[in-house]
Formats: sequence, C-alpha cells, structure tokens
Amino acid sequence: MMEATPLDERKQRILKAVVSDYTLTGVPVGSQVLAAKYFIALSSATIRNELADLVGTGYLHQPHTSAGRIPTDRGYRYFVDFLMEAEAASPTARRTVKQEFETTPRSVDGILEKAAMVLAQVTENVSLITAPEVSESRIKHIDLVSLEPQSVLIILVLEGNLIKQQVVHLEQATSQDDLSRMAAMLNNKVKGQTAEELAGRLEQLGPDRAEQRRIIERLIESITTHQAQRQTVVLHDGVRNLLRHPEFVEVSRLEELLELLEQGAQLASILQQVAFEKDVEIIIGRENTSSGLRECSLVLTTYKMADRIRGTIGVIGPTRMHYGQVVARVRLVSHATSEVLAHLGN
Amino acid sequence: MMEATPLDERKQRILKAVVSDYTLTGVPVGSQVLAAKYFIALSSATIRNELADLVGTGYLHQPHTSAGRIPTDRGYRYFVDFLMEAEAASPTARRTVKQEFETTPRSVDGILEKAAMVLAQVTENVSLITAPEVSESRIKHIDLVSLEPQSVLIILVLEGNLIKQQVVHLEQATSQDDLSRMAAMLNNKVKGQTAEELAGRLEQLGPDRAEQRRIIERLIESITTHQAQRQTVVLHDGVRNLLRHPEFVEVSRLEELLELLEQGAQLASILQQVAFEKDVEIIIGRENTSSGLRECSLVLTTYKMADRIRGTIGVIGPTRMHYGQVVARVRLVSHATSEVLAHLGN
DNA sequence: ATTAGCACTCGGTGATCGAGACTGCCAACC
DNA sequence: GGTTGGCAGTCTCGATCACCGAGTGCTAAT
Repeated sequence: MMEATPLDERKQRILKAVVSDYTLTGVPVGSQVLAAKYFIALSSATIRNELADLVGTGYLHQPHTSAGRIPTDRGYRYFVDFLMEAEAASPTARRTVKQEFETTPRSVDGILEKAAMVLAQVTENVSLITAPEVSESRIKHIDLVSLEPQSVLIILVLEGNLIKQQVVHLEQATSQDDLSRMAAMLNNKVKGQTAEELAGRLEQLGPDRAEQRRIIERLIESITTHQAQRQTVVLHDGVRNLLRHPEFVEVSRLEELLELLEQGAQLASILQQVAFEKDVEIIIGRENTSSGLRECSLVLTTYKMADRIRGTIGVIGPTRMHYGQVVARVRLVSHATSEVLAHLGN
Repeated sequence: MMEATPLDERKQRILKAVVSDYTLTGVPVGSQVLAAKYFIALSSATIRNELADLVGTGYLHQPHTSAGRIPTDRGYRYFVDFLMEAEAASPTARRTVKQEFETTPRSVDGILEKAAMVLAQVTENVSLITAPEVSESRIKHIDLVSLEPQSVLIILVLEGNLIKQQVVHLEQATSQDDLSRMAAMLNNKVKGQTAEELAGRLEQLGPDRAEQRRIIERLIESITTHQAQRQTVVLHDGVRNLLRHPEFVEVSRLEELLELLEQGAQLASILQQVAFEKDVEIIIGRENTSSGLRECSLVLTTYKMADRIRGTIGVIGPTRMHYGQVVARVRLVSHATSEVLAHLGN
C-alpha cells in the first residue's frame, strides 16, 4: 500500500482541480487545461511536476503515457474527506422536492416509495432506501382474521400506518368470534410496544382461560420470530438514470449492478452497516466489498421517524460524480422525508 | 401496405427456416446456409429466388445488398400465427418452476412476486404481471383503526389475503370503540362482496343511529371511489436478463424500456387490453403502440384465481426471441401460478 | 421450374498514416 | 531550489485504403 503522504497546499489545490474538472467533463485532465482554467499564475510545466508526484503517491492515475490524469479511488477519498466544499442544494432541486412531497400517501410505504422516486430524480442516480425494521416499530393495532378453522391471518398495524401480515396455523380450531375477543384483549395489552418487547411480556397477560392463553402465546411467538428473521427490504428507483452516464455504455457493469439491485440482500447488509455517527457516509469504488460496485460510489445518510433513526437513504452512482451536489441533495431528501414521516403521527 | 399474399408451402418452409435460424444465431441467414441446413434437396439459387420473393412481399428484410435475410415484423407475425409448432416446456424449466413454487407465501402479493421472479428466470426475459383489480375482489374482512379522533385507517382483507389500506377523514370525532362496533357490523354485512357491489348495497344497512349511518356511508364511499381510481399495478422482474441479448448493447433502447417499466401506467393499459379469448397473445415489434417497444415483443396470457381470470402475466423481450419456447414457458408459469392461487382458499 | 456459373456489391477487418494532445526531461532562469 | 520554456517522444484516435469473403442477382443451360 502507498504511504499516506501528507499533501502540501498546492498539491491539494491541484487534486481538487483535477477532481472538479474530471467530474465535469469526463475527460482526463491535462496540465495545460489546469494551468489555463485553474492556475493562471503557474506554468503547465510546474503543474506537470506536481501531477507526476500525485501519480506517484497514488492520488491520480494516468490511463496512458500521453494522456491527462484522472483521480484514483484514493484521490476521490482525499477529496471528499478534506477538499470538498459544502454545497447547498440548487433551488430547482429544492422546488422539485417540495412539490413532490406536497401530496404524499399517509403510510410509510408510500412515503418511502415517493422518496426513492424523488431522490433518483434530483440526483440523476439510482436511489436506495431501507425500510424501517419492523421489529423495532411500535404496534398500533392487531387484528386476527380466521381463514380456515385452524388458520389465522394476523394483521399488524405499526407506527406510520405500516401494515404487516402473516398467516399462522393453530393446533386447534378457533372461531372468528374467539379471535375477535383475543384481538380486542391484545390491543389493550400490546399497544405501543415493539415486536421485540412483546417477547418478554408474555407473563403479564395474566391467567386467562388456559386454551386461549396457549393460542395467544402461539400468535405472539409467531409475530416475534417471523419479524426477526425477515430480511431488510431495500427500495430503489432510477435505474434508467444510470444509462445516461457514459461509464455504463459497457453493459457488463450494468448487469452486475442490476443483479445486486434485484436480489437486494447484499445491498441490505451494506446499507445497514452505515456508520450512524457521521452525517453522510460516502463509499468510493473499490472500498466496496461487492465486486459489482467497484466502479461505483455510494452516498448514504439516515432518515428518522418519531425522532429515532429508522433507516438508510442514499444513492448509488458512478465513481465520477459531483459529490458536493449529490451530498447536498441526499441530505435534502433525507430531511424532507423525515419531516413528512414525522407528520404521520404516532 | 403490402398486400396479403398467401404463401405457398415452400415459401412457408423457407420463412420458417429463416426465423428459426435467425433466432438461433442472430446472424442474417443466407441462401447457402438454408440449402445446407434445411433444404438438402434444393440448390441455393432456387432458394435465392424464393428469398427475393419473400423480401418483395415484406416478410423478410435484407440489411444490405450482400447480406442474408432477417424476418420483418410481418414475417414474425406470419410465423407465430401459422408456422410455429407447439413446444413443451423443457424438463429443466418445469423443474425450476416446480421447485420455486413449492414454498410460497400465503398471500397474492407474495405469490405474484415469486411468479414474476420465476418467469423472468425461465424465459430469460423481463416478466410482467398485473395485480388483480381490487374492485373486483371479494372482501373478506374489514377493520377500522382510529388514528386521530377524526381520522380512520380502513383495512380491507380481500380474497387471497390481499390487504389494502386507506386513510379517511371524518367530519366528526369517532372513538375506537365506536369504530370497532361499526367494523363488526360491516363485517357481517359486506363479507363476500366486492367493492363494486358495495356501492349499490348502502340501503340494505337498515336504519341505525343516524350519525353512525353517516359515518358508514362515508367509509363505504371512500372505499369504492378510492379503489375505482386506483391504477393497475404492474410487477416486473428480470431486467438484467435483457442485457444478455445483443440487441440491447445500444443503450438507448434500454433506456426507453426502463422508463416504461418504472412508470408503469402505459404498460398497464397494454396489459389490460390483452384479448382474453385467445390462449396466448403475442405482440410483435411495431405492432406495439409504445415507441419504446418497437424492437420488442410481448408474449402474454392470463392467470386465474377462484376460477375467474384476474390478471395478465407474460414477458417482454427482443423481437428476435424463440417464440415457441417462450410461449410454452409463459403458459407453464401461468398455470402454476393459477394453481398456487387456487390453493389460497376463498 | 431448377440450377450452375459468374460478375458484382458491400460490410468488416486490419494495416497504415497523420494529427493532436500530453508527457517527461533538460537546460536556463529568477 | 523552485520554476519555466522548449523539445523530443509517446500514445490515442480517426480517416483512409485495400482486401477478403459472404452473399446476391442475373443469365443461360438443363
């Protein structure tokens, strides 16, 4: 591995200029362009020397001998960590987000879908959103519907009007009337708890008729285990945006990426590992463990509901992206989404 | 437009051979290849004469003077209408479908998602499925949950354990207890009806306390109108499969297609127009009204639930596809899906 | 009606060449 | 010593060209 050479101020400015120009044009940046556009005071020869150093220390890459320079993953990393200036989201983007969020469905699902759509639109990349963990969500309402004598449909209404269903088989036949009574009782007991908390509360149900108790235990057990083993859902939108980026004319990259998106599990684990301390997390190129993301970067942050962090929201795009702008817009949509979710009520 | 020349038997055989060979190889088919592989008894010169006729009548196309022939949309149409032989789905495909459907979720949503996945896999194309029309589905259970004093969450459990939710605002505050009573009453009255039928049944509710009656009217009105204006949902899967087809190296085609898939409305209207008389409907290339589908074909059929046709299932792929095989596999998955849905119970 | 033969057309491949863009290096300069 | 102008060298890219081969259309013979 290259040693972590500290960069002097001029090298930093040059690196920054290379990243800026390259993200803008997509063409390797030469010393003359740099001298003309960014460093009027310096000659191209001087810049050449500096560029050679930056290649030597691994921040820049030279596709071939007579070409300009492009940033390496390491160069991008240095850029986003130290050089990138905070940008504000453009008025256009703000307006789009505002308009789109003016009318939203009154459910978490619908809001997150819309958020994915908007984020894809304003960043011109693929958006990603993890749905809130069901097991951490408070239960608002339970309903039990008899399907067959020994088969019950459990409906959970969670905070944010998120609805989850599951079918459970009982050992004994149970009528809809009995189920309704149990549902009424459960509603009093469990309201406002999470599925996780439910597991520990079994004892507090108090002595009831023994058979009902058995059934209720079965139902609660089903709820807790079912939700625990459920893998995180990742919504996405905007794949069409990728096609506009020249780095995806080679279809093989796209194929790997689509595979990741369509199966979802691997992405879920990446998104769940997002460090929550930082405001916005950026993962660049080969920093990704998935080989399909070698040429991509992720810009991720979190969103909240009821003042708790509930999920990850962000985008995936080519490594050559305008990080400042994307960060600003991801943050914008994240805040807007949290805001809308807050108004959903308890 | 070309006149509809009836093709003599030899021309038919040649057209069939061209389609078969071209779908297999992807290379324009020449007279020598045809003579060697398909018409040992004939010379290439004879075949050349026939080919020239077929070009003249619009069934074949010649990319340039010294190239072989490829089928036109018209050629494909003639092929699928008159020449295509019924194929059986391969044992591999059968096995895949069987295995995948062995464990399915006990809800329409989950089953259709799985069906989309399987169909994409066995046809190596993009699969499409329309969800059943909610307004035509029988209501199994209604639940009312108070969100805020004047705001109610309506939960409908439809046949197939399909759950639909909506939020409705009331003119007056209503307690959860009152809502629960109304829900119980509604459950007795509406069970087994469709949302469409509900509209006409208002009168039969009988004289109740006037205020409750008003609320119930409001709820039912909300259900019927809400469902009516809901646009059909189109599930899809397998976009990654398209990238394997050489016709999509040109990314612009892909972009149009993705746009269609991600917005969905236009596709929905196409799928809903599928003629139900025919077993399998095939739409070829420019027969499509959408410009994004100019180079694609659709192979569509229907699926059933509770012995009624409920939706469309099929694939979208390049015009150059192995129609016989795709038809067999679409039919296979359609039947398997209907079968699984039947076992969901009422 | 079929076919062998033949001249012709045209796309694809590979080689060649020149222009242009940059570099690296060196010597001169401040 | 850092900086700079100059220059030779390298490499990509696009255009041009010739050639090969596949495939055709036509004609005359069968």
